[in-house]
Amino acid sequence: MSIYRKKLAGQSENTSGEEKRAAIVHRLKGADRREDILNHASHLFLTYGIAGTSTRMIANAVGISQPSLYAHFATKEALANALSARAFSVLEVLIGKIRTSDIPAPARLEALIRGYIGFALEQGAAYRIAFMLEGPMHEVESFNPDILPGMHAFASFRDEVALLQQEGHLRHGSADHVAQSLWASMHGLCALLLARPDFPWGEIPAMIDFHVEIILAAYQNKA
Amino acid sequence: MSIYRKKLAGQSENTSGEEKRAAIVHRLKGADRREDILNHASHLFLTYGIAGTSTRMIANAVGISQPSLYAHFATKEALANALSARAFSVLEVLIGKIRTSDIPAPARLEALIRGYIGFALEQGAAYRIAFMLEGPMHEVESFNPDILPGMHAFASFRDEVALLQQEGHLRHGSADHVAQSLWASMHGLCALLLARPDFPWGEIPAMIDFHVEIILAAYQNKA
DNA sequence: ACGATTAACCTATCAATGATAGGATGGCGT
DNA sequence: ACGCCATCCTATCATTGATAGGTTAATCGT
Repeated sequence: MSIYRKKLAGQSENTSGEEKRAAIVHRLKGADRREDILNHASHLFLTYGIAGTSTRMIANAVGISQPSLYAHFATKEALANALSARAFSVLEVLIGKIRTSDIPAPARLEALIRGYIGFALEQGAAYRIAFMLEGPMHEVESFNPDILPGMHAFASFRDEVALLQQEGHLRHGSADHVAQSLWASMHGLCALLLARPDFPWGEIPAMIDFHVEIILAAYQNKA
Repeated sequence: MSIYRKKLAGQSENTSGEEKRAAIVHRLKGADRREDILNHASHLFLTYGIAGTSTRMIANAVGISQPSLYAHFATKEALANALSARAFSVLEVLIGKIRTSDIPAPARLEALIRGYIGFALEQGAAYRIAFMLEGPMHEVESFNPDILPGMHAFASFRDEVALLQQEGHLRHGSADHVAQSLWASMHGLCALLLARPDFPWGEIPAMIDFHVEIILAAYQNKA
């Protein structure tokens, strides 16, 4: 046989008929296939959650066998981390763009905050992986390099905070403290909205606006 | 045989020799056994994380067979939820105590905030379950009653916010918005500290103090 | 054009997991 | 003393993440 044939069965479990693919499978170069996997995994993670997405579902969606995933990612966790890393590169770029834009300093802070929140809510799956996933709590070991893009994004954010402080637009104090506290305030909102979408929030956009206003007032320089 | 005998093997995986128990198993009444399970599960979840703790590890620690767990909890998730519910009853009591204490109104807000943060960091596992765990993101269904204690605790918090507003100690605006925003600010700090204990936070107590100060200044009435 | 190398992919299988089925045990009320 | 039934067990299931080892197809040097 010169071309692979797959059973069209699929172990169901999914009601959306999204995972069945063509019976004829094409080979892809490593990097392309990797992107392919990431794209499908991103969608599935977002829809069913990470724990709720099996490697077989991913493989099925991509149109390859389940073990083939392991040619590209050592573990399922590594796949999730890679996904997070890819998304956070986008955030880093976003922050960089705002930083180098011609938005005047005071409004730049608001743009950063709104950019951050918007990113978190849009890239919910990636955001969860980077900042909300449960990890071993008493193991120090790793500092996973896949999560570094998130750290880079934060570092860029912190640098902007320091800059705004120097320009007199942000309250004084340790730039680390200010950046971490600011980060926590933004993160809290995003994390709650992502973790408890079923909570009776009321009008979410209005709530976000309110929170952003409070944050701006709290951290802006009152001198 | 009049009494159960267990193999002392244990599938290892755990280096701490905590899970091996006496070879002779005593029967307990339902409620006691349930508490027993919750206590051991709490410890294991906190140590190895929820996904990293198998039902067999829990059963082993308790000293019963793995299927016996299912006499008390329908699923592993139900067990986790029950754990969370139990912990949040404590938070609700804590908030209630602060509310009815003789702490003067302005300081009461700070006491609430510090109480909340302290609770979250101490009861990390329960806190994760209630507010940080990944759930199906596009399923509306449940509104799990096991999570209600967390909601009750928040409701009590919200009521106090409304009260402080009426007494003129908190900024005006929708009590829901203020409470949710305040909640988000507190949660952000707790969530990040719990999710990323390996992040270079610097002096954590100082960071917490800084954040609390900012929050207080942000939400207190400036009239 | 052609054989050899290697990347890409497969089927078969593993141990561990959450969960179920169905039987044994033993304390408690009558 | 005896039967009930909560308590707990062993055996087993389907599914999961992951590995072993073979097969196909594209590429590259000659």
